[in-house]
Amino acid sequence: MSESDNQQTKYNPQLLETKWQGFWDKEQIFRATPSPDKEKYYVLVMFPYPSGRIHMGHVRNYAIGDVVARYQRLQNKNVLNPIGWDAFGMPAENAAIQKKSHPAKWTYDNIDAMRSELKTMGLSYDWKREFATCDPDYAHWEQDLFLKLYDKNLVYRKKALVNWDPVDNTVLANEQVIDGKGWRSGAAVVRKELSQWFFKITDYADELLTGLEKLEGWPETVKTMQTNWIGKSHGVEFEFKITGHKEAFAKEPTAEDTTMGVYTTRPDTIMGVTFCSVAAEHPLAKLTAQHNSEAQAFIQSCQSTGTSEEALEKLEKKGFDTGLKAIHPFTGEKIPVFIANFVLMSYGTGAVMAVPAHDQRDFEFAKTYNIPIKVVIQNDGEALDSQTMTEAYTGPGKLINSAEFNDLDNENAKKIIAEAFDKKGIGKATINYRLRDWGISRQRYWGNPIPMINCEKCGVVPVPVEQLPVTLPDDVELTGAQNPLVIHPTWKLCNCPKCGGAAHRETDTMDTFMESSWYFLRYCSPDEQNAPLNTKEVNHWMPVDQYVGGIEHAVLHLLYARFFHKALRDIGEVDCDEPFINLLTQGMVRKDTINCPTHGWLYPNEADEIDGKFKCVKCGEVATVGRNEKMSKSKNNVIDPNDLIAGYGADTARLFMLFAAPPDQDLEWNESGVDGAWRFLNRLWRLLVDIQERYNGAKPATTTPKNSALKELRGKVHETIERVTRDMERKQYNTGISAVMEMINAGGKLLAAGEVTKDQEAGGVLMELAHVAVVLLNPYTPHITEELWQMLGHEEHLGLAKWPKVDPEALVKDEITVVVQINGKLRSRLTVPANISKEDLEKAAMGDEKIVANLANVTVRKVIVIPGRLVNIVAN
RNA sequence: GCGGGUGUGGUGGAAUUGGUAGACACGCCAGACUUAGGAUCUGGUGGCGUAAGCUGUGGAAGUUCGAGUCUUCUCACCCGCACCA
Repeated sequence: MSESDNQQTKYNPQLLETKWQGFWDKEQIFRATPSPDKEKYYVLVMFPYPSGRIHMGHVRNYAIGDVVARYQRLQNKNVLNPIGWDAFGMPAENAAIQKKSHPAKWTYDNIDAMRSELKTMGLSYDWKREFATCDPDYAHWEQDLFLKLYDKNLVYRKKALVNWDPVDNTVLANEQVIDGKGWRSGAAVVRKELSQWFFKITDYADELLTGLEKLEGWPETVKTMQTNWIGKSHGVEFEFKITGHKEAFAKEPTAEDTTMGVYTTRPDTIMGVTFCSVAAEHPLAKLTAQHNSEAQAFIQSCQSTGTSEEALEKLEKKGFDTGLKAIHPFTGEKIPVFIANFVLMSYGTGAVMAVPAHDQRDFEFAKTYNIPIKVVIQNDGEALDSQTMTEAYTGPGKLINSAEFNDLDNENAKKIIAEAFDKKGIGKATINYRLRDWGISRQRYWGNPIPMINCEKCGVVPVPVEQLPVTLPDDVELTGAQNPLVIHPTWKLCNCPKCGGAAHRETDTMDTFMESSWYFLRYCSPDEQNAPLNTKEVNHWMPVDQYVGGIEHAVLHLLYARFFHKALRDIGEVDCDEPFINLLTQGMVRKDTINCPTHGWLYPNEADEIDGKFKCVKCGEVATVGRNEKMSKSKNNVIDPNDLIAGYGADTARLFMLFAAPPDQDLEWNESGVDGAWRFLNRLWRLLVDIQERYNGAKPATTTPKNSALKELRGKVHETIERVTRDMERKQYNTGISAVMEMINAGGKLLAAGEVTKDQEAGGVLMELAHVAVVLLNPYTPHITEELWQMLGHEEHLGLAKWPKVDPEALVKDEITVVVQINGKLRSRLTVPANISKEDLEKAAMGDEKIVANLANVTVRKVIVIPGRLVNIVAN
């Protein structure tokens, strides 16, 4: 063989990956158009925020999505596999402030950079459908949808308590508040009441909950998280009459001051109520504050309390006696009303009936303020003493000290007492949700403007649809101190569409979760110019058959998107009830962190490994290995995907990602694992080149030869088809790959043995193996398989091939190995004909010399024969 | 506190769902070969033992002819939510 031939037959990923990416691009191989002949399949990966560079999390996410897409294509489905950019958001503004440029320029530059990075991965996207959510077009139709939902009464404005950062002058989302401080400014966040726009997600609370039951293709964990987040509870809502205004404030009450609504899930404990508590923001608390400066001070101290976990855990139960009295609806007893720092205004009515004997918080509170504790539930034969008990009893039991309700089982009592409330006309059974309406107002520049106008005369007026889109002004100076839309000299000035008078625009922009709530719909008809969606095309492609993304979006994005989809269904934009049929949440990519005492967190290439210990390359000191954590810039434990792809090629990068762990599990980064993937692809390459050279022109076998080695190998090939297909369906890609590895190893072994190489039948079986290997591996490693397919003599590209079918005849075995156990312990193995009868198998086992020896001094009690598997002899 | 999950060799991970524990890969050991390559090939590799064998899936008990798999208890770690009345 000449020098140049040798060069050609060497696996060169850089060369052939460029070649095939160019081919796919030029021939528009992955362009998706609706087709009546083929079943549609919509695969979707969560679109990236254009931060500037792709990271390993992206590589994993998109590699998984691409396996699904390519596998479904080989199954002859019409696959839609789109990609785009989640392009609004705060990082663009922060970068713009730092670099004194414009968020749009920063964002589009990043998109260009990341697009070319993604293209080196060889992903089978329909790039013609690509868009960025900050494109005027997308923003336009989002505003249009906002107004349509406003017309449907699903959008409203109200005053709400928000996390306010007093330094940055903006509202912060809950997740942007870290330990009670603004994530950027570090200033203590205060709670402030502001006018905010809301989506009525609570209208859909019940459907969002019940809909989860039908989502069989979703991980249980995600469904549980959403269930908890929605937080449905059954209880009773009723009113206390309030008195004592004269005694407390020397003032007559107004009508609304004389009642107080409460919500309880424990109506069975009604007779144990010994006080009430209200939130600091409750009207009765405000009323008290008007007359009492101490109450005012107490309320203020409640509002400055941090919202972090830690702060809450340490927080003492504190209260302030309003002096007002609530009248117990059943006993008529007058009980005190406290303002309490642990009562939430945002849940239920902001006021609670307190039962210290049966609620731990109330118990602690009662102990602090010397309030009586009244036991009303206890187990039979177990007496609870309010004087000596050290914690609330929250378990089940029978009612005591409860007048007419005594001796009722407490679960039963919940119903009976709820009915009693209803009969008295003072309360009713209610369902409550933890879920709150979705506040979408953000005091930020780089977001989609809320298309509303405030007119002094007419109030809130929607921007007329023909005036859409409301676009962001370009001439702004970003300082981070204030929303540039507010301080812009002219942008917010406009005329009221109703009265024509001077008015001003809403200066808040939408939460960026808005964009991700309908991008999967827009992908179906990205070029539609006259409406947000082309419903015919949307209904062709929707719902998404397989969604792939990070578990971190389990609640927020996936709940918002489900809600928004249902809202759009109700205004006729789409037919299906749920947007995502199957959900795969991939695990994180993790790596050890390395810390140098003087230089802090080190990048992997800043530490030399010597005998398992690390030394800092800058100072030579011994660096310590920290926790194995999610790859993150802050810990420097990152590997740049570009380096990996440039060095080994995209196929190796993809193969490693998919082989190292099942998709839903965390994946530990390990350099030698990459080498393993690389070596396998080289082995594959060499084997197939070898087969092609030896058997050039041979047709892949369609029947099984008699030769036992070839028969066995062909059995292996078809067993591999079976295994890989099953693993594709259950999305366990690591085991699917290992099955192909086994097949390649078996093929290599047979060739190396040399016995059958000249055999014509051998050519058929090995050629079949080569073809099967290429097709089975194509979803994982598309470039090398395309090249090998061509080398095997195909003129049509691999995308037009079909997923191989199992030949049942090939799986039939002449002989099988059966295990013989004595008392469950492995004692011998037998090679027997595959079709052996139960009786003959038992006979063979009992006659085996190892078994005979083992049974010498014992009596056989029972023999269990499982055909095809084992014989277990029970003896003693 | 509530909810969910995971515990298997030196490492990542398999195990057709109750039937040979450790597939495949990394690493390691021994050897071969060479165009010294990111090599490649062959053999070995859970632990103890020279061996026959014993033992082994976080721990304890149970069901079963048979348990990594089912049941109960328990320990450890991870994730989510968290004063939700």
